[in-house]
Amino acid sequence: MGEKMPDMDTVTDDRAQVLDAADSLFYDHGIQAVGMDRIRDTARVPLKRLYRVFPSKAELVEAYLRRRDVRAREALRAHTDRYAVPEERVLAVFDWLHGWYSLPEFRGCPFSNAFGELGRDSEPVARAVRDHMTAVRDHLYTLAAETTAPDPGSLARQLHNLVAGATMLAAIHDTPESALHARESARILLDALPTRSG
Amino acid sequence: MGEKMPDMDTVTDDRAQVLDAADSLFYDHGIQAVGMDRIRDTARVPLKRLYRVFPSKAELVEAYLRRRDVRAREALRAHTDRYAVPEERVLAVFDWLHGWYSLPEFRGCPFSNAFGELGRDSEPVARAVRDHMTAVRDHLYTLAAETTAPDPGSLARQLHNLVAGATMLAAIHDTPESALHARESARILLDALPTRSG
DNA sequence: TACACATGAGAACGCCCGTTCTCACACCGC
DNA sequence: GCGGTGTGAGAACGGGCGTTCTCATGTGTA
Repeated sequence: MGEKMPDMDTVTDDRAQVLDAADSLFYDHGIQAVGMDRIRDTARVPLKRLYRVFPSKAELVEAYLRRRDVRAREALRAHTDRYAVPEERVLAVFDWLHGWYSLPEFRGCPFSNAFGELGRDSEPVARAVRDHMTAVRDHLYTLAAETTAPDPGSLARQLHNLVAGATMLAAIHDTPESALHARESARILLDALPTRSG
Repeated sequence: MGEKMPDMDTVTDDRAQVLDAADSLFYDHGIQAVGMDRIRDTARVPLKRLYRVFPSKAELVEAYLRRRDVRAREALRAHTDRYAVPEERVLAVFDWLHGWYSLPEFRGCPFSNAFGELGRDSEPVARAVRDHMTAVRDHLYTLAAETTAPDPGSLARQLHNLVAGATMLAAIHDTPESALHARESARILLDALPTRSG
């Protein structure tokens, strides 16, 4: 009876505050490099509450990745949806990437970063990363299916190769130009498709 | 005078033995996950000798990356050099990748793995990774320059995007098929080049 | 045999970090 | 005012790991 239910809004506020802190710290410095103490300091939430909301660092890491996944795909979709012509919608992916790589806070793909750090020992992390990659590929598939591509699945995977490679190289060389080269590749792939009248 | 010079051959033998052990352990389990004790056990070399040959783990990591770089480029070059026709030499890159991804011990690109783990805090690691990527791009440039590409540098960067992306996705999805899609993309890029007679 | 010296095996040190515990304190219904 | 309960701040614990140290042992030389 005496059950002390904490205020629901307080709990969700805490979750958001902790996730916000973890997000910027994990993405900026890497997951292993950021301790729970640092997250507590940034979120300005006592350790005890932190552990009540996320019972372990592993769950916090997973929540970080899941939220990144949702937000990244929302942002990408919002950008591609600004165009109507199928080929333009495909190319818009690479414009969006170029904008992302150009942000001063760009630190590479949070999913491949996490995979390189933890994917080998943490199955939940590996699964979250795979889920994200599959979801991105699915989005590319819907874009490819709008074109005249005879095999949209194949086109989607080719586009995904370009996206993944450009992101990797942009991170390593710290320059957004790989997005331009990937865009040029995509344009050539699109030009090679059968014509709509054909 | 009493200087006790250890046998030169012994030293180089030790180096090779330690590097061999570190190589398979680092690539298989990640760098942070492998301690010096484990390397000592695998190399069957006492800690003291290990530290005499590599004064710190950081130097061992760098040597690991440098040797991987040399060997990977040697292997790739050996494979592309089996072909004479410029277009075939380019496509051979992706055949080689497919063979690599198909090895049971394939664990992704050791350089992007190391970059994700340590690239943010270790400038030597970041530099070794960038050097490797630049060297690969240079190799792709020589292949691109043999074709009719009007801008070999641009073609090389587009090919590099494909290589990096295919390797990343092969690691995450644990399947070599991304090499096939990257090869198909490369073929389309080559087909789009001006004809030799033109 | 006796000494000097390098070696091997592993303990020890120092630090970091995820997680839990301590304890003084503030708030609640009576 | 008062007992009880949850809270905040930080200490403490346990384990891992890079690096160094200890010390018994082995070897070569007189």
